Amino acid sequence: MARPTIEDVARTAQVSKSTVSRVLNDSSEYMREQTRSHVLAVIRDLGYRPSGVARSLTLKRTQTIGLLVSDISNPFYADVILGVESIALAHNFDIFLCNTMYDPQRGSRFADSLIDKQVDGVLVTTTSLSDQFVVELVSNQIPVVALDWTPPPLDEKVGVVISNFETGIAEAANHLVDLGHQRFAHIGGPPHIRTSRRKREAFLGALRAHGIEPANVVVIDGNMSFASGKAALIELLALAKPPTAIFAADDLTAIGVIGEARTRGLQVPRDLSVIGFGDVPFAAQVMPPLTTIALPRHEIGRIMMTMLLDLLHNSVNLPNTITPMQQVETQLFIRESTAPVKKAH
Amino acid sequence: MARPTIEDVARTAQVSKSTVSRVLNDSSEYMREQTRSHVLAVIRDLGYRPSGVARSLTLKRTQTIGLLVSDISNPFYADVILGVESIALAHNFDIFLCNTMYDPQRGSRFADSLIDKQVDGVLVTTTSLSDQFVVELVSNQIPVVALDWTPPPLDEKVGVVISNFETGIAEAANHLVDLGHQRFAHIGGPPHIRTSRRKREAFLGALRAHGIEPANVVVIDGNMSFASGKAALIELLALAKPPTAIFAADDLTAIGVIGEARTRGLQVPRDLSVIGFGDVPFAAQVMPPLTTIALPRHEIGRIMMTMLLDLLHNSVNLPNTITPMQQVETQLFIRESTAPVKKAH
DNA sequence: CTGAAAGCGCTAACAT
DNA sequence: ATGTTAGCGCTTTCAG
Repeated sequence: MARPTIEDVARTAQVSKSTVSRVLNDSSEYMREQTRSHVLAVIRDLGYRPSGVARSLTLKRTQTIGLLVSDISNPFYADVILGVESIALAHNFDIFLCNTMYDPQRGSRFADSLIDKQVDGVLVTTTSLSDQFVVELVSNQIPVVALDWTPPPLDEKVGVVISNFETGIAEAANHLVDLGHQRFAHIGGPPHIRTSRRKREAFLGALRAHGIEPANVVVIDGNMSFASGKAALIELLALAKPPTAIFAADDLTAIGVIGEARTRGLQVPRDLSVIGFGDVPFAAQVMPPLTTIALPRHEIGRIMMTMLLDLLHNSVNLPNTITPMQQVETQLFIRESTAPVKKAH
Repeated sequence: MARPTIEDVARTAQVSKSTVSRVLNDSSEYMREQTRSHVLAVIRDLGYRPSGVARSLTLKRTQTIGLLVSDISNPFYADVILGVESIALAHNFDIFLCNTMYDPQRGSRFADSLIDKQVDGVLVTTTSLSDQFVVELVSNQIPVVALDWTPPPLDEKVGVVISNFETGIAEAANHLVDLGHQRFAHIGGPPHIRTSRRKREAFLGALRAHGIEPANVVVIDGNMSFASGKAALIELLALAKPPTAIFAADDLTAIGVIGEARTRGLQVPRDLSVIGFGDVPFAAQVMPPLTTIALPRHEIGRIMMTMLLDLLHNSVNLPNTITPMQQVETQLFIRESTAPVKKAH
């Protein structure tokens, strides 16, 4: 037989739907204990479960958020998701996971879906090509908090958390320079991704502070994967004067570089220093353990969700002329994939 | 101003709601092209988006499924999720990701949530302690397809996909025996997990076929993580006669073992052979590349979702006396973490 | 302290 | 070819 409704409960308990609704939401404490417990009993007997859908329709609230990530198989996101989850669950929110795979097409498709499903808000940890779908979301009254994204001036309910790449990357550059390196390469993320550009600029900028001209550092576009690290290294080794130090925009890429180096007979860090970005759990497990720039992934998730909750709570439009913003720091973890440059012989 | 409703569209287009609804669902092709395009225009002008919630309420269908995984940070699941997604998206289903962290509490909490949200079906890739929440789901008319779970006899709409651990694990055992090993250890997953037990039995069984008594192989319970691999190895090395070959129920564990071995001055595979399970992408990147048992993760995801779709489609109860079941195979990938046993000196 | 009734936004007969 | 109407299951004034 079909799922019982509130009506069924009301009828068999000989009360009105309102009463049932009241015991469900413990609103109006004023109720005969007898009534309450009787209704409760009936609910249990019938195995009644309120319909979230109906509830959402009347309440105009779904207790659900959307979470956009670029690539769920990148361990970076796993922790962010965990962070989001930790605070979402505590507030009884469920999560629609949307995995864009760096594809704007998929991004809009998900945005559409989230709008249709009427999520209460969305978290965007991926900013591909266009801001289009973020705009689409907010213009449909859906609060958004985005990671590493500077919102256009005309905002509705949006918040942002910004990672301070610059300091961590500067530490990395300094470290490499201190080690005596002079020939550098950078393997970036997909170039249309905002953060790829920011990381590159940060690295080139830090190097220039040491007198190394951007024109002299080789930059290759990768795509945040083992494969792209391998491919990039092959390309770099073909150069007349290959770099002695590589900064990859992503740990996966860095690990790919290390692996490829080994298969080509190069030893990291003796022959080549490499620094990653992200400090994913594996970074410490590979051989040699990866020197990398850490981001507080879990915290990022928590902050984002918390910020969203704030946005949701202040639904009584406070003057949102200023968009909430929070910054998280990055930090270099020196392990064993970097070493002094080999003496030229 | 608030989100426009179908009513608004109808009014400003001077037609009835039904008409609008019709153009939305291109049902009834019989409609004056003029009407259709006019309505479409109004829809565009108003920026109207149908409410998925209202739609779900009347249709009793949410176009949403739940996906239960044990640990989203385990790369094993990333691919399964991708597989599920690939076919879910094509059929316009969205996914509620539920990350149980091997915690039955969280499991039931999610089950409740999924029931309330009225998902159309759920995929369970995690079977912790009790089958309780699977039962809860199906008894609420929600179709379930589960991974590596033998359903109780009295089923509603459930499907299962079973991984044939046995063959892959037997290959692994044979491989180790061929290499001359005689002292074995197994580091399992959480013991209350069904699959942990199955893997252990498979390993012990395969070994016994070679005359090695189960009593002689050390079994340690782990929890599918680097840390548990490290801890287990420490324990094993404290033994009077430490094993020379270890089969870990999970790649993360195996990688943890290798890492710990290195920090304790042991060389893998010279001093110790280790085999993992899962063949996660990292397995091939660590040093030495991990010999491991592969599962068709992506395919598992696809099969599960496909099966669910079938269940959903045959909502006109076919005699579901037999529950759909499909088996996937496992296979040993020999890489470099296994080698002939060292000669005793 | 509890009930009646309206309404949330949409679809699906059933008219016309 | 299009309009009318009756729900879908719940919450929430407003009465009593």
